[in-house]
Amino acid sequence: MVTLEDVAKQAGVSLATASRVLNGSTRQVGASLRARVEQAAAELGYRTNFAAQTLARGASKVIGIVVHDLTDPYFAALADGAMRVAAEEGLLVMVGTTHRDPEQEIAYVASLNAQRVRAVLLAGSRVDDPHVTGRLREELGRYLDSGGRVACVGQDLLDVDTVAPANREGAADLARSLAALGHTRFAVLAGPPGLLTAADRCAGFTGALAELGLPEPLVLHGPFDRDGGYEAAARTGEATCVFAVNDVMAVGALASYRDRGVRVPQDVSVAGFDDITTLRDHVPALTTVRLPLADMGARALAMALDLGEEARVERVSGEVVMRESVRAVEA
Amino acid sequence: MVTLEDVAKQAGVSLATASRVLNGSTRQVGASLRARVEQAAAELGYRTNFAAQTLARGASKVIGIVVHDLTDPYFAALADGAMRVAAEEGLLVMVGTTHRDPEQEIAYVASLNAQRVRAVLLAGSRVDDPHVTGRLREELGRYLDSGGRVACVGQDLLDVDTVAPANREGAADLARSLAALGHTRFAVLAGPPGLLTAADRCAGFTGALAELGLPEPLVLHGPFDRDGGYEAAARTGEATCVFAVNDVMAVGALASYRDRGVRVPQDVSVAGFDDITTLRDHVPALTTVRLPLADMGARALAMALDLGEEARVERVSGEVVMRESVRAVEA
DNA sequence: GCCCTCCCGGAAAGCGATTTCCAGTCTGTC
DNA sequence: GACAGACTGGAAATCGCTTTCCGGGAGGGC
Repeated sequence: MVTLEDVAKQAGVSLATASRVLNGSTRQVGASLRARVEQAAAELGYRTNFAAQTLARGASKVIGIVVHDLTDPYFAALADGAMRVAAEEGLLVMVGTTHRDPEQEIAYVASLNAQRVRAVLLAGSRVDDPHVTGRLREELGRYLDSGGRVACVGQDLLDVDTVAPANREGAADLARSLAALGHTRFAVLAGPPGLLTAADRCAGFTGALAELGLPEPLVLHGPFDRDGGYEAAARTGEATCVFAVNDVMAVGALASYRDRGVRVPQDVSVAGFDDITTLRDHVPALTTVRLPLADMGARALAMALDLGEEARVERVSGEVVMRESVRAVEA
Repeated sequence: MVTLEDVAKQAGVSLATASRVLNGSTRQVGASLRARVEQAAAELGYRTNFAAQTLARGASKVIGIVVHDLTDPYFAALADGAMRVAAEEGLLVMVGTTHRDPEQEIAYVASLNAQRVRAVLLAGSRVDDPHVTGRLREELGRYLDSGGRVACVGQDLLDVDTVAPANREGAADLARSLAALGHTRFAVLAGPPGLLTAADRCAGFTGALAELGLPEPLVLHGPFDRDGGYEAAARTGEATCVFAVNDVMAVGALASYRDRGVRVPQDVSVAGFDDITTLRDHVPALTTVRLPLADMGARALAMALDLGEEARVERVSGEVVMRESVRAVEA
């Protein structure tokens, strides 16, 4: 391994000078020495040892992103957005996938802290469990105390910079749009009871129906993924309109109906939430609430990077997108 | 920031003892001291500084994965498979996305080298450009010389451990299956001319047709992504059967036909390659060549981690999966 | 009872950078 | 021509941890 010392020796300069030339500094180095150092570095194929640099500088060029599942287009889009701004800032990205295990999430924060990463981005819904949340906050606190930066996409309950999608309002808007088509018997594929994103969307939807004086929807719990949607869709009974609290569940529901010969939208209308990119080519096209996912990832990271004392919360609103998976109730 | 020294002081032991207790070592530490150290660490909330550890040990607990695009299900699946084995081994993962820019790929390898990561996984097709490949090899050589491990998913032309999908053979099998349905006028959505994965699949397909004495297919070049497939599909002319060299292009092609009122499979048959998971719910179901993507990612990383002198090449064969997007030619 | 081993704890030398001082050289001004 | 001030180069301390080496105490075999 060729070290800075080797380069300095080869160039006939001191370690300090070599460091200033190759790894930047506020100080200037004369043109001739600079050239000698650069040439020596090129000849020997020198590469900075980031670990040493991080140790000496006390700050690294790495950020961390923690997501539930990279193969879920929702998280892929968030991560992609964040990675774009990381690349612009010349930062490297560590990605951790928790597969929805909160313990894993805590473990990742600890690891990222140990890496002294510059910022941590927590994507993915919080769960409604004070004990888990408490331990996560504790771990984050340790990291924040040592100068770390944290941003979160989702619920605002960690006292850190947060990009918070308007889950309640988006779901309520959707409910009103669907009710306007004449539907009265609704079902909600509501995901797991403890998952806050799921709960908020379900509550927003249900609340809006109540305000309109419509009957309560049938609320069906289940996993937050495609298969969860598939299974829950088998239990929607007499409902004429089904709201899945995220798109991947909605896609599962559509598959379920297709397999059972239930026509969408003729027999039942279906809507989702998120507007993941894979919907673009889905048949039938899914009605949903669009969130600017890549943007949200990018903004969250930008907030974390942009120093500032206060924990800020940026609300992101969703936009109802009507597509062919819903239709008006026959008169 | 609480350091190991703080812990040692609080526990009334030496730095060496504290290190042995908290960060592992071949040496034993007596039970009473061990307990004192552990308690002190817990009280102070000590977290190992990985940068310091990496520097001292000369080896890190991080691996790097370089992909083209995380939002592409193909790469997401590969990365997910690799991340699973990384998690099992207690390794952290750095992910770099190049967005198909070979310069970026080289830059990432350099950065990962600087990080002294334990292994690097290069996913994504090589390009047919000796200059770029040469520079990448040079950078990889530097990394390998300093004890790094590299594995590659794709073409075997970097002299490193490689998981090589049987692109030619898979495409040839597919061609034979499609020809058996009576098709004679084929088109290939062939992706960019210089991309080896695309070129191999196209060559395998074309070669098999030639062996069968069938006319040459219409070869249409374009980008390797969904939109590339969409656009190229507009130019397939009289072909009754279209092979897109990957699934995302095939999905784009299906969208193009749908938008133009061309029925699949009645008017034209369409097939892809990879069997990405999002196909599961696609309508019409796409005929394709299945690759075990997550497995491939996992095996590539396993190879890289499993020490050994020789660069091994593991061939992975694809399996033709016939689905409703193709049908026999009317008699 | 003695000697040899084995074990465990601690002191100290790295790992490869950064950065603070200090010293020497130039410039420019009066 | 002398002196302040601005730059540039280098020596050395430092970042936090690992690990070698050394020393002392305990245990076992004869």
